[in-house]
Amino acid sequence: MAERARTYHHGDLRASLVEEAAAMISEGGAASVTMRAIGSRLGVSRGAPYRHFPDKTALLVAVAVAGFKRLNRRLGSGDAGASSSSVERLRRMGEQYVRFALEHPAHYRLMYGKEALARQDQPELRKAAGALLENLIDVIRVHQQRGEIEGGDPRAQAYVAWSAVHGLASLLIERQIDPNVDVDDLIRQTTQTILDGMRDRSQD
Amino acid sequence: MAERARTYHHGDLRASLVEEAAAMISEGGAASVTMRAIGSRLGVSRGAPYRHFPDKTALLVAVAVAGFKRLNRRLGSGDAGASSSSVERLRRMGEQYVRFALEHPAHYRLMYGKEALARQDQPELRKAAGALLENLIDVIRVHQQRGEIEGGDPRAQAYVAWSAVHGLASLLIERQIDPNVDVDDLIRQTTQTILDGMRDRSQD
DNA sequence: GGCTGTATGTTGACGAGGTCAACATGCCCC
DNA sequence: GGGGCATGTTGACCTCGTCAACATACAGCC
Repeated sequence: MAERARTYHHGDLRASLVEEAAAMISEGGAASVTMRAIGSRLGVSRGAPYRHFPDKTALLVAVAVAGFKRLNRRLGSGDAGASSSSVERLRRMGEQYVRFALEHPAHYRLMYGKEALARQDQPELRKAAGALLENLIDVIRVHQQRGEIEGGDPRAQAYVAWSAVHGLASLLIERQIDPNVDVDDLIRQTTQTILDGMRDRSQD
Repeated sequence: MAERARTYHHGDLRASLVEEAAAMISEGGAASVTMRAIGSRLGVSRGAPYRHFPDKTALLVAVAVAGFKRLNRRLGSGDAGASSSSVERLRRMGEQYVRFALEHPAHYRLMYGKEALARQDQPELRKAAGALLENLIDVIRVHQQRGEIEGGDPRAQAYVAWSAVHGLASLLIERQIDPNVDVDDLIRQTTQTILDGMRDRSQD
């Protein structure tokens, strides 16, 4: 952790704010993040954050962007076993996606649904989410070329796949799914169903 | 509209509060709903709502529940053409689901992601969302018996289908999907992919 | 090394909003 | 027609986001 002073008074307060806000979100949900509390936890005053972010929303956007980058990195790291047979890589991506959401529910929630209107015009956030989509499209394209899935518009297929995992993650996070259901099985079945649905049916 | 006095001073303030809150959510998002504003719009004081709801969250829960009921009714209304061939009914349900979300984005957002922690222990909300699930399970069961989709656990399949449409609805609402994409096509492709994935593969 | 300007951080104040307690009032039932 | 509870009102308090005025530290220049 980069904790020693790097630049001015505090030493990279901006980064600390994002980090601390993320931590607070994990601990007590987005609602527990107040400019006063975060400042206090970092030993600065309530006004300090305003030297780095125009308002609270901007700070949260930064946190959300950081979340997308983390998620992206995690999904990409599966590339190590990219050579594995068939569409295994796609399935693993879906699995990792949902797992990320389950491990960081509040953070994940922030990345999507939070105060969307105000946030959606944030170019950084769009870019971060867009990167996720592009990666997914690339992987889908590869599998299309291998003939493992249907050869339609990869972007549309990416949206379908993204919808499925995001929906599952969302429902799980919001506790809309019976706790007795085996989550692993459900994740598997979801990714499997999508992949089956996308499998090349031109052979039928 | 039941607008004349029915019971006490105001005449069914409780119902009016829910109705008005829903209207405000549609107009200006959930953030625009304040106890003061809603009271003002109904010609009562800021304290009046507290005679009907312990706090603001409870009011919002009531609004969310009303949303689930509306959505449920809409999905069920497709029963008219239930005799239509094949899995057409399931596809139509998915379509109606997403359409509802697009027509009432803020309301839909409230039904799910909002202040989940505080809300998830609300039995009414659970019940309303649960009813949605049960209906879906019933329909799936019917199609299983007709041999149109795979014969696994209908509950798990319902979750998969729900995830897909909820995810798509959510991404659309949060503007995570390229506006140039044809929404109708995307909805169709999503439901189709899920149905294909659920189609009985025992014949393979 | 000392000076000056800007990047940072602090504090006081304001307004919005949720909520509670004390108080007021209407309505039903006996 | 009066009592009592259901409703509604008001004043007050606290939290929170935010801004403006003020304070200070660090950097670079001489």
